[in-house]
Amino acid sequence: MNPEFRPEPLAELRRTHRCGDLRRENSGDEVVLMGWVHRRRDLGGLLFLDLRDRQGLTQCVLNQATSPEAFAKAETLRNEFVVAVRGRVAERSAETRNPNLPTGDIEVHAEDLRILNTARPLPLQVAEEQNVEEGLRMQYRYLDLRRPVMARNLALRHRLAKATRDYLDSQGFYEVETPILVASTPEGARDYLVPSRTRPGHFYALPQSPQLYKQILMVSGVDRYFQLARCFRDEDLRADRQPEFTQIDLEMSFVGMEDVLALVEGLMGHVFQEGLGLELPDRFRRMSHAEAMDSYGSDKPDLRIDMRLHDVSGLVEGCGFGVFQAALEEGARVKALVVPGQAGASRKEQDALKELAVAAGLPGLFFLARAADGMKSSLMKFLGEEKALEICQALGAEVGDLVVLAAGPRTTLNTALGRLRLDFARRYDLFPQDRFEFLWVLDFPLYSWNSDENRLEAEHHPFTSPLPEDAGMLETEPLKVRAAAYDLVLNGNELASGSIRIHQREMQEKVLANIGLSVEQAREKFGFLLDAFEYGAPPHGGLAVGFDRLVALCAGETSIREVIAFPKNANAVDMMSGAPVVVDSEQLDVLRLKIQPRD
RNA sequence: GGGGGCGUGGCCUAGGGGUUAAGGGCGCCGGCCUGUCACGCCGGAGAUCGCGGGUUCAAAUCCCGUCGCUCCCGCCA
Repeated sequence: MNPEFRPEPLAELRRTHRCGDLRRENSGDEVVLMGWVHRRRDLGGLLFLDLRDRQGLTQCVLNQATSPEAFAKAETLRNEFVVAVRGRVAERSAETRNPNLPTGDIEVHAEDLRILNTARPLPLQVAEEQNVEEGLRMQYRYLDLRRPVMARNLALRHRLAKATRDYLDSQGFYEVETPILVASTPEGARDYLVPSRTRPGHFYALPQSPQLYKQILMVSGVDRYFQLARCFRDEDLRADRQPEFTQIDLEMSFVGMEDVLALVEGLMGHVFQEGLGLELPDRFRRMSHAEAMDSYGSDKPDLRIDMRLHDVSGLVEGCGFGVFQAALEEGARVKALVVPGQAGASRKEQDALKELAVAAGLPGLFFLARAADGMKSSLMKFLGEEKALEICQALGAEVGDLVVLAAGPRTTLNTALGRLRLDFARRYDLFPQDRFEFLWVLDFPLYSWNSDENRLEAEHHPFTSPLPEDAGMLETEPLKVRAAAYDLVLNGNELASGSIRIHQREMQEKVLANIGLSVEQAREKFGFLLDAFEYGAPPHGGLAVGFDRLVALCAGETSIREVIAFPKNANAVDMMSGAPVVVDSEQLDVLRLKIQPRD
């Protein structure tokens, strides 16, 4: 590099356009662009400079013959220097146009070049689409975010957030901020704790969601509330899970379930229209939780593929095959999946599928291939040609398809086959691209059984109202009570989750009692909410959308880290700042905290 | 808490007990080049193969441990 080089001041120079703006219509205009040196092509007396900012690239031309001073400076440029270019827009000749660039019809003939700042050689290259190790990307996130893909993701996130605010505003919602320092509550994920200085030994928690506050806002008469709310959960991470994440949190008064579903359908419609220019159906498909589990083996079915779980217990009953017989006698089921076009799967391929089945938690897997020259199966001697054909017909398996069968107790069989369904779809590349399949899953159970702690727990959360027609069973058969809860599923991802809430103290105490909270404990933990219910709480309900997931799905990214500016790594560490960090003992003293040595 | 994968110049990677093997691409440095757009051509610098230990006559390579990154299960109302 030029050791004697000093950056020049911006001074009076102001940019007139961004690097993605200029088109043929601008030909002849004098413009000033500012940005980063994306790439440089030095041909000798002629030098091309791709100038980049967050929204695009513009080719600038420096000609030694016409602008010797600017040219001389341009020869010292290196990747990611920050420069200002003043020059004239010129239409490119037909042979030199670049059809891959929105600005490819023009170029800027630079008359003046100002180097605003230099850059050291880069630890990761901004201009190359290389698979850089993620830890390095995170450490140098400011460079990573300059990459066009990341700039695009940030822009998309902004547009989706804006569309959300615009739509909810149009529907009469107030955006209200709720506290970040809140009280720890039982149930749910592990809380992040913040020690109190003024009350040593006491702690705030960071909110897992603004649930209680938004319900209180309904009691306050806010009527319709939303927030792009940051939420915190101290649990282990995944590709689609961060310790802090963002929800579109919303709540409405004087509504029933249909009102919330309709509102969210409208919201998604607007957001997809504004963000992606995509038209969504006015109404989303619906499915009961029971059907989702029985037919798709998941409470968040991916409907981009229509492979389904079929119960063939009735068809194989009495066929004499020991594994199936034994299962059916124990009250278990035999279910099947049709894998399209895989009738010819080799023995090796079948073994690979069996391995997937074992990984999914099944003891084994049986095959029935409907080949062009007849049925192929190790079960043929039990089933017989006729029965095998009957099964295929019942499942809609065509010639060329492969039927896989497995036996097991209902819920474990469903879950395992649900996983296999997705494994198969991935293996045979059955997922269509650019398809968005929304689905409402309804009629969730209010409670599920926690066998570790030997008690009921809330399937959704303990403020969810039971369906009125099931409320009578709260004391007698709580596991049969369905909740007024709804999940919005998009391509197999739980995108949003919500419910109509309880708004009466008596009902709330009853529901809490079932999960093992006494009236005293309930009062201690949620007393303010229970009290609020006694001062005129309106019926209300709402939901929360996983905003990071929404953006990731729209961006076609599989990890939400790609749509969060500064995410944490798998160990919840911010690789750029180093957080969490050790603090001075003085800081601990003020909080009256002491770190215990391990073990 | 458990399991899997990965770690080789600044970046992406090849190699997988020895015979001149640390090779390639990008980037970096120097030179040439007036229509390139992943410009091209010529030359150059840069790595004790994450760290520690072990096996061996010999370890980037095999083994154990450890650290880091990553994915999955548990967990995430």
